Amino acid sequence: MGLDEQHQTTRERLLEAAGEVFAEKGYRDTTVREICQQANANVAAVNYYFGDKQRLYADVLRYAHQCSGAARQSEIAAAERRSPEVRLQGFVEAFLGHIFNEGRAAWHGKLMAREMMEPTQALDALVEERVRPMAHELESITRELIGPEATTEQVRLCVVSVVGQCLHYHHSRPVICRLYPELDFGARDITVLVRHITRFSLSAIKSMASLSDDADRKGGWNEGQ
Amino acid sequence: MGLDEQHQTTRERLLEAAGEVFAEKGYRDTTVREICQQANANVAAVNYYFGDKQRLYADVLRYAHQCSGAARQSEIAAAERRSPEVRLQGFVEAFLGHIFNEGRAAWHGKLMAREMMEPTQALDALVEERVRPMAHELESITRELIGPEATTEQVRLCVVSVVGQCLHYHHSRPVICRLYPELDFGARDITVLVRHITRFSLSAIKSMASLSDDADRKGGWNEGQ
DNA sequence: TTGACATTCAAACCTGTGTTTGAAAGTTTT
DNA sequence: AAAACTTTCAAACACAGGTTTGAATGTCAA
Repeated sequence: MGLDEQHQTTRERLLEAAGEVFAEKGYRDTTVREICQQANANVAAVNYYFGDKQRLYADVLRYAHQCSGAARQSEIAAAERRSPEVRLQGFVEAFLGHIFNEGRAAWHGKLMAREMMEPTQALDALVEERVRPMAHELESITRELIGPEATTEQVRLCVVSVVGQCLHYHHSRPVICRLYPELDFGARDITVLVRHITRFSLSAIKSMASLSDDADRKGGWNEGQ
Repeated sequence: MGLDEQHQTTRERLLEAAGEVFAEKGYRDTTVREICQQANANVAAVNYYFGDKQRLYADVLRYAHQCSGAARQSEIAAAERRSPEVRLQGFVEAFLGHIFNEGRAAWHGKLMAREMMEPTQALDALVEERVRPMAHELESITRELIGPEATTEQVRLCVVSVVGQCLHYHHSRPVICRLYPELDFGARDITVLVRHITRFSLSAIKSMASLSDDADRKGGWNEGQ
């Protein structure tokens, strides 16, 4: 089976290398040559095994999703029996883990974050297959926290606010590192961040219920308030 | 004065075109040819008037800052006499305005947002000269809202949370458009967004005071709480 | 008016990137 | 063992993007 192993080795080496570099640099800034160098393969190998760079990227997205798929199923199942508070913390923790963790399991989160900043042809499918389910989960949590008077717009704005906080640590990391170096968290240090974002968001979301009945009718707080 | 006008016209046309395209596409995805096309100038004009693309970019950043500079001074001065609530709203409104507005005055905000996602050599200076003063303003607001027991870490985490919400609408716009089309705001529609982010953030920040004394000591809420 | 200087221009240059090509080498099938 | 198929490889190709070059044109100063 020497042939088969050799066959899998080059293709798999390319997948591995590409997963890592795409996750780190995004599609645009990743060169085929760099992937091949890291995979110890000839530059034409990408075309031989995957057809072109774009299809390699698509295969990497698929592969990365597989690597993270099993873990997500158990997370979602476990979350359904929890309070919305714990579910929110779980969501934030998983989200940030995908951004800060190292290794194959974290590629998917990083690739998604990258794709959001620099969309390729893969964005549409990614939104429908990956982002929307996550958004639904967070919507569910948000509705439960606000209560039955929650409007769709409220829920969605809150979802975006929670996700925006998390993604900010990915998208603007070079700035945050310069501005507040102590906020440059590694994978082992995200508990502080998880706690903050969860708490910040919980307070805000829970206040939506009381505000809907009260200050919303009065048009919000004013300077004189 | 035909020479002087013609001289200014080409150079200024380049600055204008570059301001617009850089703000829209960022440094990397902007080509010298596209700038020159829009400016109705020869492709070598960038090198003639600015030396190279990078220096053109640096000049655009400087110019954009001038265009937004006067407006910012009056905003800051006015804000000092206001409550932290109004100041926060003003901050969010200005921030989002810079992202969604059209025209030269908005270049600076867009260029900064772009630079955060895709850092160039200009990032260090930009953080020190532009981002940090804005962060200080938001820190000041946050400290006033939390009160004297506010820790530096708390304040900074809150600053990042507020800014992250705003920037999310810039950085991940293609995703938000697909996920929640009704949240794709134009310049005339940001009042909903300003109100939401302000409210969300105010509630969260104000809850930091009570949480510091209480739940923080108990290690936060648990499932059984 | 001529010379000096400034501006504009098209073409060439250089480098980088993804892809193609065809030969060589390796492996499997007949 | 030969033919068929697969994999690998280096070089070439095609194109994009920033920069350089030198001539032509325009403007200003002597």
